[in-house]
Amino acid sequence: MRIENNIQDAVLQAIKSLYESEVNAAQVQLQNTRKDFEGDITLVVFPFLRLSKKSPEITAEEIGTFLQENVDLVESFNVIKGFLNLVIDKNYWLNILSEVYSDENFGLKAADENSELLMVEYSSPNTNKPLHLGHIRNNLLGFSIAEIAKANGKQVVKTNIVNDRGIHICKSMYAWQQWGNGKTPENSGMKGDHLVGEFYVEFDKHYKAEIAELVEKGLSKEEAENQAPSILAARELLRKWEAKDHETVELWKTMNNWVYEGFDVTYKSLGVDFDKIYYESDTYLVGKEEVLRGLREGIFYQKDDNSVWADLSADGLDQKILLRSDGTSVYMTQDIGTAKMRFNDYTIDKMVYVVGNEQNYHFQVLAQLLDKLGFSWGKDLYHFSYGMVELPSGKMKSREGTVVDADDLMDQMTEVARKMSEELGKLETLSGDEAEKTFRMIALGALKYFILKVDPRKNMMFNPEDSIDFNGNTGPFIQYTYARIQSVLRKAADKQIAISSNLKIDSISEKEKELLKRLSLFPSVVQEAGDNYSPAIIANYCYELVKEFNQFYHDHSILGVDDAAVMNFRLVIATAVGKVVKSGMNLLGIEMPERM
RNA sequence: GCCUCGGUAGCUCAGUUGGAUAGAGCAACUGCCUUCUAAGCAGUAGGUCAUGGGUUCGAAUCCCGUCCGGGGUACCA
Repeated sequence: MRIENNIQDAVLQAIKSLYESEVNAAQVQLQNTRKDFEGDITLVVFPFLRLSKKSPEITAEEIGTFLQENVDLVESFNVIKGFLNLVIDKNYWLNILSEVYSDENFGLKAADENSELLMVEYSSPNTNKPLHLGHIRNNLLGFSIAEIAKANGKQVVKTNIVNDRGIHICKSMYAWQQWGNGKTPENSGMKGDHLVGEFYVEFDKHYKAEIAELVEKGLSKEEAENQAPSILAARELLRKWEAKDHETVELWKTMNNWVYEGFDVTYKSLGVDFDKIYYESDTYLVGKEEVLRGLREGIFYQKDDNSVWADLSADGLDQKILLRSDGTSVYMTQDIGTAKMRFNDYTIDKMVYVVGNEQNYHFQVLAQLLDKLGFSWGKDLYHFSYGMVELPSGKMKSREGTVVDADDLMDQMTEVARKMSEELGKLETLSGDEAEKTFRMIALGALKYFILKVDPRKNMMFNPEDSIDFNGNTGPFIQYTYARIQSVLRKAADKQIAISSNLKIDSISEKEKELLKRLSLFPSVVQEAGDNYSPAIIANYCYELVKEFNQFYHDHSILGVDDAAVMNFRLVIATAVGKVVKSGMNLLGIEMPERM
């Protein structure tokens, strides 16, 4: 049982017996004792002063005495100002250590068929360009949130909605028709998504030039943007596509398949996966039907030009277009259809959309629209809104080619990891393949940790020059600590030292106790990360834990102590830390190397 | 204009439902490898928590104003 609960109950009793008052549990504020003071758990007594009508010191003294007498595990206490510091019996911490050591799934809850089902949508790429750093943040967050939800005992379905149709892909298609000269992944050796992306950039180049030319001739910017030949051609392709024009559809299929092959490689490198993939080309018609149903039922309205709109002004929002005047659908249309199909396919308790904060308004509107269309779950959808990744040069723009490409970045970081290993003279005993795998693991560990340690809601800065770090508060630092632990355990095994969960220790050092306390927090950290959809909480916990371990490792010899019981104790600590770190990092999708 | 999110050390970021002297890493400087992996450990230096008020035993945290920045704002996604 968690000791916090015991103490909380005891404090309630103390208040009752000492001051004849009732307080609710929320007023019992327990926190970890700051390192500068003696004690393990601290009670803040200020909230009780109005009941005791005594000074903070005396109140704390009285409650402390009560707790020491009534709670077995409270060994002693001290009072500093309004803070009551409790010293907990060391056996409590030792028991937790045994538990961590013995429980394969310490801190993790398993789902059963009755568990809440969470569907997490993430990635959701457009098929007109390769993935970049912004997508990496999305993918890592989505994957990690899903894993954390699983660890909290939820059933999870990871899903991806591929935005495979629309004006964006028509732009790449048109550019390829015009200037492609039959270029394919096969005949060019280029990765498919990169090839298609090249033509997206190409389109924009021509489009911009045409606009400039038209403006030169006296058109307004807006007129020029709507009359440039390229954009007219792309729109015509979109119209033909929706009309199922054979040639257009074939080109679309071909180019999308190039992209999918490319994406598969990137997803695999990133280590993310999906249980169910939806394609916008399948869902947009369902959405269209829903919109038309809404129109028939008077939920939406139509303008003279045939465009269909929703009036959300009564809900504090605005007018929203749902079908264009030419009958084609917009982004919102397909999102309605996708939502409907998903809820037909699964019994979803909670739908989570991992999408950037630039679309906050979109999801507010989507929730309202689904609600109006009669879907009871509409209002409950959760938009996991994360911040953008910025570069020192500013915002990334695919059209202008100012992006950090996902594939390139992973390759570059692998190179840095390789160079670093060579300089340090590490991994020389490993085979080429194993070393290569480890370089990759370290590179991905650095990248993933760098991104996931940051509060997801905030924008973050990525400087390609110096964000690639392997020392300090980084993924490789954590991996390194793990590898060190495994090294010690291997040596112990070589020496035929058996490790036992039976801990008989006379005293525990400060550093050891800190580690045990830190380990005991893991279950609540997992839960907090789940409640808040925050991988960053896991990341920061793991960092604190291994930092603590490295201090312990520095100050205490594990295999060099004479006392067998102490050696066993320290081996159990090392094993437990290794397990929890691996478990925590696994929730972030970061692998731990046995050696590095 | 309106809506919304943010501003913590030179840089990148933590900071639990308001709690003790605001913490890490990087960069700079100084120590520690014949001993379990130095991708490590220890130390020095670095702060008006954007700013002005307010709430209270107590505010980086809650409320109001101001300044600065990001995002959104009816036929892009």
